[in-house]
Amino acid sequence: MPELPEVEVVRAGLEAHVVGRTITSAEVLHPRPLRRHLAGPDDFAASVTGRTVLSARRRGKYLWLPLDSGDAILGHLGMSGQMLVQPASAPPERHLRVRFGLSGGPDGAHGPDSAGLELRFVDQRMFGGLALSSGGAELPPEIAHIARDPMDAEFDDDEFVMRVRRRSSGVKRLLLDQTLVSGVGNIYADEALWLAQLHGDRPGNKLRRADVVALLAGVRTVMAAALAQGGTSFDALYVNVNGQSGYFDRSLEVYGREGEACSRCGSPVVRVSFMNRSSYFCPRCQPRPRRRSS
DNA sequence: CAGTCGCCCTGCTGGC
DNA sequence: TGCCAGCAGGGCGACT
Repeated sequence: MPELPEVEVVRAGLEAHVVGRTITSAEVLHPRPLRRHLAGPDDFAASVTGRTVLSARRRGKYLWLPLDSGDAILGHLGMSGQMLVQPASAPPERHLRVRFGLSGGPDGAHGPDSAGLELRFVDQRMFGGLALSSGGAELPPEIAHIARDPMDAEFDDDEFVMRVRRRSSGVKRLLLDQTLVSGVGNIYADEALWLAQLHGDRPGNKLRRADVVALLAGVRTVMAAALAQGGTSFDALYVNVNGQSGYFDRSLEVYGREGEACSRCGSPVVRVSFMNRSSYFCPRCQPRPRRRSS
């Protein structure tokens, strides 16, 4: 369930606790999360061992750790992935998939556990995964097609508006298209559409420019609120995002609220099936398009 | 090329 | 009580 704000919390945690350390060992406990590393788990482990982590970066929902070899560890949390920094002595998590031994670090010799820390990739459902991106320190070629996110200073608003207005797909589908804008998932898409008072089935090429601008503002509002809350949920050694940021439940206007009153007009929130998932919206504030594009 | 659909995974929940 | 269908869903391969 992690969307951009949750992934950003993980990135910040990695920056604080992993950057500057050297990987002394790597152990892959389940092959599935390494499926994108075609050379296999053993090659992955051998390639990262002995390398130092230079930084922690993110594009959309992808994370990568540039290494001093010029390569990078590329990761995606999928639905249920977590990155944990734990003492090596901590008992293995139930869904522990990959563990990295760490040494050194920003604390130098002062960190009490700096020689006994591990970075752990834990993922119950294994939609996520890790891979070594060859030469991918600056931007892994595997994710070159992923757009910037709307909180990125270099995100191009005008280009986004133009591209959306050239597409005939429903605007919710476009919001979830990571090549147009990254970091938006099913939950925040519904929330942003509610804020902009747009139905997700409205074709992009039938929207006014002002509609798309309002939608982009809605995305930023939702993400900023989630970032503000998620940013407080980690501080110590423990980097953990489990789909819970504190933002969930408390602040969602429509997602997961079928039958509850819309806070703006009082109409009951409606749930419909969408791409084998769910969409939630207010039928009065977000009226369906009059004619479906066909 | 744009658009759409189905699959990958595990665990929890609800209905019978 | 036990079993199974349904649901959660990001991203990508395959198809039209």
